[in-house]
Amino acid sequence: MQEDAPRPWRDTGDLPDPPWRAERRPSSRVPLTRQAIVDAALRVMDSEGVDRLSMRRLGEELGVGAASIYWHVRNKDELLQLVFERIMEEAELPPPDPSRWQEQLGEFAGQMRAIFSRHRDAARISLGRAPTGPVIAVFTEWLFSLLRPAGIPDQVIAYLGDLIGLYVGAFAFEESLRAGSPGLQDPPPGEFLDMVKDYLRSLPEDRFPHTRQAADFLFAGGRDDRYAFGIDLMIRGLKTFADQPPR
Amino acid sequence: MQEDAPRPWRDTGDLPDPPWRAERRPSSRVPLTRQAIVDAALRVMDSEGVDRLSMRRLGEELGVGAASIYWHVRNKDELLQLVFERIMEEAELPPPDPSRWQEQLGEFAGQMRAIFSRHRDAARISLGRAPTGPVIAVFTEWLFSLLRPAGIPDQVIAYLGDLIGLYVGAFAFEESLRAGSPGLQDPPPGEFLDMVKDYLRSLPEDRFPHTRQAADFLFAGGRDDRYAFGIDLMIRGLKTFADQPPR
DNA sequence: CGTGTTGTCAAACACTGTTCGAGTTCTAGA
DNA sequence: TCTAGAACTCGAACAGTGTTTGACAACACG
Repeated sequence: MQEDAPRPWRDTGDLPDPPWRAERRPSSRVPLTRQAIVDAALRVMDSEGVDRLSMRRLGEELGVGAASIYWHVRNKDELLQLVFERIMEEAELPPPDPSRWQEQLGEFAGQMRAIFSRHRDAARISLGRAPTGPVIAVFTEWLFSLLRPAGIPDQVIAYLGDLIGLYVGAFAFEESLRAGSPGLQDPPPGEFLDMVKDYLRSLPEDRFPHTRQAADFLFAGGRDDRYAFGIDLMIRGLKTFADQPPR
Repeated sequence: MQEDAPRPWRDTGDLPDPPWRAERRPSSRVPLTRQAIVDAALRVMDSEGVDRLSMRRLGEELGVGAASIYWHVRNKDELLQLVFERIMEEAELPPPDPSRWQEQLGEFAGQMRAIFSRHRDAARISLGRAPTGPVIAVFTEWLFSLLRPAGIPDQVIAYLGDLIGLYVGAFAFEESLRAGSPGLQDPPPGEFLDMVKDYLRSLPEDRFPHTRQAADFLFAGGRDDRYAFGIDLMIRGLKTFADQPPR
């Protein structure tokens, strides 16, 4: 714990961009910059959804032709990567306190979830992506300084970072899929669930004794509970690593 | 039909048409059914990838116009749901043996992974989908009869089913994203990883002491190891539920 | 002044999922 | 056997998509 360094964890402003993502031309001031493009893209995505975020729509938002964007950005995928990293920067990591690693890990997961629900379709662009900019360095450092003193092996921490990202992203992805296509299933969601539940209860008792009884459990609990369960299960698993005899 | 009446000259029913006047629809073609459509879709998806599975391509595979498919299937999404359930049916569950629940759970996860790697892009259509047919009943029953005797609470089992599906799907999803877009990143994957690793090592030592040391761990291990880690972590977490005092 | 570099953009390309209306083939009933 | 309607097919069209190209303008520097 450094007491005199007030630098927040998320402040990455003075870190250099990695070489593979330097701006093609660091010109001084121009109306159209990567910064402005990413801003606009995020704006469109948050207000109209990622499905409506086309290069033409983005050009319109910027008062510019669609083709112009391609001078600043290699292709749409690179643009989405930039938007993704911008979003990840919103995470505010508290100073790591290893004695409270379980709570802090839970809070971190909660914060990730909050970010994804703040930006409606962020999850749709998150899967298969990992931050490659300064953000990944900050996250990694935070995770290691939280879990290493807790006695968790390095390799486990490393894998865990991936795993949490995957879980958080996938969970939010599913959510945004369901929300994003209203009226896709004919019956409204609740009614549909009831139909499935009835189906499960109507199964032959001799071959599906457990399922009939467990139908209620299957559909119990809200999204938040399910999310928390996944995180909790991971933390419980992690604890078994921490409790390991030293060495 | 009169069998003994002299056949009129114009009755050529049993003669084959000359090639220049062949029937537009050769009788050899299978009739268009949902079954056949799903088969063809899976065939195209496995051999050319889901990106190339367009309605036009599918029509071509079936020797049929794209529009015809819409008579049998509401839209592409419904078609993909059918393909997904077909794939899920490939899982073969061993008779549950609660005394070996940890191994069997691991084997189940392995089998899911095998299915997803057998069908290259299956994961791309799996997220946000759950089987709604008989498959879900079989899976549920298997899981409960495996874990209930092990002392794991019903609600935990119920959530776990979801969680495993999410994890397996998401993991395979990421994999197929990476494999599906070759040459999307300019440097080949390995080289790109090296660049990231170098970047992490070049960070200022005072602010990123752990990250610099842990760079190797971050990129160590293959996909299989990472997958197994996630499953292992879940099982470890589950065990803490099983070891719970009986009430 | 000329000569590049930086930046913009309309038009075009090759796609996509889906709809429509017209046309065909099949089938059951009178 | 004849016929009305259901079952089924399909070319053309629609409104989109990401991306490329080549022409054109603004600006910098020697």
